[in-house]
Amino acid sequence: MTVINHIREIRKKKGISQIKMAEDLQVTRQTMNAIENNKYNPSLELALKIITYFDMPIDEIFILEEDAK
Amino acid sequence: MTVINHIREIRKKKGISQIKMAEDLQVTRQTMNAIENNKYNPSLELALKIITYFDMPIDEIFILEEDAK
DNA sequence: CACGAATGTAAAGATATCTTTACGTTCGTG
DNA sequence: CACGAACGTAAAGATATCTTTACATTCGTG
Repeated sequence: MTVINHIREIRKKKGISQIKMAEDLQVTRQTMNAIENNKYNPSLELALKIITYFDMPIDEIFILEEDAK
Repeated sequence: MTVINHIREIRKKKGISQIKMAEDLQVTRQTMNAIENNKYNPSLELALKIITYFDMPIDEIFILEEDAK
């Protein structure tokens, strides 16, 4: 099981930079960048901040997928 | 900002033991116990498994709260 | 070209999440 | 009482998340 996310698409659609989003969420730009590029998943706390920030249902942003075999 | 959860209440209402829930979710009993007792928050992946397991919306299980001052 | 803005990335270090092993308590029930 | 089932907890170790600092690339635009 792995989690994929659609943060980059949503962020771009809203015309927000990684920098601004990171500042708004009080994390570093590197953290947002790493999450968008699937270096790792956000913590639950950060994930909740992100869905609040985007004001979207969690399943439109984070998706739990079966691992490819 | 901290995350609180209602896992224990929901689990008990459904009549499931920590042991069974841990097995079903493929984590250790200690992990479920620690999360219920707020030793730490689950990872996003485990949180998504939990909402799927309970088949409930995330905001009825995990709540992002302001820190008490 | 020069520049600023946005993004990618890397490495070291701090802290959080999770496992493994182990021991203790409580409670129901034979 | 003896036993099993459920739960609490602790400590050591592995791995994941996040910060700080730093450098590099890409792209638009004066």
